Amino acid sequence: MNSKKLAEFLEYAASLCETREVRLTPQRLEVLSIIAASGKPVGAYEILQKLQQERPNAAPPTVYRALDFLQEQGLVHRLASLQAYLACNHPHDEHQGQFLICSDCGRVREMEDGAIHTSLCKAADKAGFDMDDEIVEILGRCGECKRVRS
Amino acid sequence: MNSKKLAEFLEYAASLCETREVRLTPQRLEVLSIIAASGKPVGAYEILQKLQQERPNAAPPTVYRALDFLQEQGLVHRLASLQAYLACNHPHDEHQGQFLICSDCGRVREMEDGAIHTSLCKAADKAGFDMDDEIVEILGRCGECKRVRS
DNA sequence: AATAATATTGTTACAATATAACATAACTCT
DNA sequence: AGAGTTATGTTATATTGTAACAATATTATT
Ligand SMILES: [Zn+2]
Ligand SMILES: [Zn+2]
Ligand SMILES: [Zn+2]
Ligand SMILES: [Zn+2]
Repeated sequence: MNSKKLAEFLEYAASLCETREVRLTPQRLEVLSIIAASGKPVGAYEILQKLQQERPNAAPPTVYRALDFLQEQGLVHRLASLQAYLACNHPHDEHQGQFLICSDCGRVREMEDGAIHTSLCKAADKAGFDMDDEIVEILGRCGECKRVRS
Repeated sequence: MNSKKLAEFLEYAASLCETREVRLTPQRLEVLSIIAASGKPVGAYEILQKLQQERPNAAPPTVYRALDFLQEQGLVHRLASLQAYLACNHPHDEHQGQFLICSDCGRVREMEDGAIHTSLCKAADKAGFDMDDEIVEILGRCGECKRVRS
C-alpha cells in the first residue's frame, strides 16, 4: 500500500470507528498502520517488533489485544493458514472475505465473491448446518508469479 | 467412529498404502488410529499424550512426522482454524475436503462439494490465479446442536 | 551374505504463536 | 469528585511446531 492509500485507509478506519462509537486508540491505530503499510500478511511478532520501535515496552498482549479489536471492527483479517494478519481492502461491514494467497511472492488478494458465498450457504444448508463464519483461503500462484516462472 | 468402522478404516488405509507402496508403519498406524478413534479433531499434543501411553518415549517430532505422512496420503486433514487433525471420511485420493465445524459440540463433517470447488476455481481463474490448494472451513452449529439449543 | 543407499525413528533443544492473571491507568458518566 | 467501565502495563506461561544430528531399520546392489 502506498502512503497516499495508506493515509486514506487510516482516515476511513478512524471515521468508521467514530461512527460506531468505538475507540481507535493511538496504539490500535499504530498496529493497524503497521499491518496496512506492509501490504502483505504479517505475523503478530513481526508487528510487535515494529511496534516496539515506537513503544519499547510493547508486549505480546499489546499486539493481540489490538488485533482482537481490529478484527472485531472488520479492519483486519486473520489468515488461518498463515497465522498472520492482513488489512481489509474494503472494510465496509462485518464480513470474512475470501483470500488468494500466492505461495511464491506471499501477496494476498482479498475477494468477496458472491458465488462462493452462495455455494457455501447451500452446502451448509443441505447438511442442516447453521453457518456463522466462513474461512476460504486459496493457495497457489498469482498472475505475476505465473508469468515470471513460465 | 465405532470400533467396527474404525477397524474397517484402518484396514482400508493399510491396503491403500500397500497399493501405493508406502509404509504405514506401526507408529504411523497408531497415530492414525488415535485420530480416527476420537472421531473429532485432535491437537498434536493430545495425540502425543495418547501415543505416550503405548510408547513412553514418543516426542513431538514422532507425532508431527506421522502427521506429515498421513496428510500426504490423504488419510488425515489438518483444520487450519483449529490447529487440529481429523481422519478423512472418504480417503480415496489426493483431495482437501471442505469442513463444517460445530462450535458447540466440536464435531466436524467433511464434505466434497462440487459446487463449492467450482465456484473457487472460477473465482481464482477470474483473478488470473493458479490454484493449488483450497481451504474451506465453515464454522457454526450442526443440526443436532441447533435442535438442542432452540 | 556383505555393502551401500535410503527411509524411519530417537533425542535434545528450541522457535513461533498465543493466552492467563493481575496491577495500573485512562476514560465516561453521574 | 466518585463509581463503573474500558484500555493498557507487566510478568509469566501455555500451546503449537521445527531444527539438527545421532541411531536404527529397511531396501537395493553387488
Ligand atoms: Zn475484508
Ligand atoms: Zn505471486
Ligand atoms: Zn478427506
Ligand atoms: Zn454440534
